[in-house]
Amino acid sequence: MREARPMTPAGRRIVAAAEELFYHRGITAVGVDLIAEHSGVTKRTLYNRFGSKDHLVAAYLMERDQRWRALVRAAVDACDSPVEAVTAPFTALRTWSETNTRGCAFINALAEIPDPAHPAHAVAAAQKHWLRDLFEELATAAHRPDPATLATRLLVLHEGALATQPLLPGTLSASTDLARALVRAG
Amino acid sequence: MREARPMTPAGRRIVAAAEELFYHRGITAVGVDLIAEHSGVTKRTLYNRFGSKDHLVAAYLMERDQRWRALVRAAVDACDSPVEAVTAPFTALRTWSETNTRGCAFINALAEIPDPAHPAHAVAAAQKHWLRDLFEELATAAHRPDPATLATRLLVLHEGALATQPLLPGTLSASTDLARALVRAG
DNA sequence: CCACAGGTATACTGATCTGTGAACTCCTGC
DNA sequence: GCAGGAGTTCACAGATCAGTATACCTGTGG
Repeated sequence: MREARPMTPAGRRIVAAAEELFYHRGITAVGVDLIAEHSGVTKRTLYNRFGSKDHLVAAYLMERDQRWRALVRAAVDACDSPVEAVTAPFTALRTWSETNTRGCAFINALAEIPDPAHPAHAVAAAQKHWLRDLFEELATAAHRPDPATLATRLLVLHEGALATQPLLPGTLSASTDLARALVRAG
Repeated sequence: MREARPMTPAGRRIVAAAEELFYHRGITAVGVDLIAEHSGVTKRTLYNRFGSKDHLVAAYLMERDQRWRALVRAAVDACDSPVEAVTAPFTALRTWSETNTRGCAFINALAEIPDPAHPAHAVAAAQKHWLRDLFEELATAAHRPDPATLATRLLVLHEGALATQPLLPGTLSASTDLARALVRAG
């Protein structure tokens, strides 16, 4: 991902507007004209920065991914014990859900983008694998038996709560409780 | 939902084409012209049948819901014991996933439709509540303690597997295993 | 001094979008 | 024999879509 090149001020405003609009209204439903307007930028500038709408979508997802990972890392670091740290992503998810009530941006994006070659697919896959690997790493550090299986189970619980959140409030508590029980049981 | 009115042959072909196209390419990305063309029907007929694209989307989701419920009921009926029946939706999901590899059509639809007043929202919400209630009913019949909590936990596992399925193959097995363990532990 | 990068402003293409109007055919039930 | 529902054909409206063209302004670094 060559998107690590330094962002110009206009580029940052474009991504910020894209985050707001894509997440809340859907990717296909939001046109580049609207994003340009909301970020106070010309459409020409948008295309000079990102080249195409597809690449802007990828940049939008990467930006979200970075924010989410930082939140999870902070939650992990705030834990007192290694066992408690294993379920830290669930407490991060609670905070995250307060301001992100439209489910998982990555799953939502893939729902709109069938083409596996689209740059968004790689970003979404990387995000899920990162979380699964983090669970396994934390489970290993807490000396849980069979950390690989535990990690996959925690991921399913996590994604289940995230995906159903807009439809069924209360699933987050249920999945967090179960996750803690699983980790404690070892 | 007044959609129970008898479907004309053209109406059925339209919904069939809509299912194929909406699920695989996304709702916003598929125009009514394309659906009319794929179902060998005039756009005029489509609007005479369904009134608007929004109502066609609702009809598409209802059709899927019916097929899904029938599959689950068959899986429940095929079980030998009440305990086994509690996790029957997970075996139904395995069958379902073989031909539906793009995740949950309802969650995908809500990802594209922000407006809670859209008829699709009610259909999606009804589907999830039906499954949660079914889990609770089956858990009660199998004399599991605290069937309400168990039902919510099973639902989260189910939705987690369904949502991550396009991205992480293998989560279905993991969630099924855990679901069976939870029910057995009782 | 000037080249260059970031950005603005505006107009444009060609395609596609949802939805409507009006006139027509065909079949079935009363 | 005829009323009415189902479906067709074709034209149309008005908006929006992604992306490009051209010309211009402005600050900064060599």
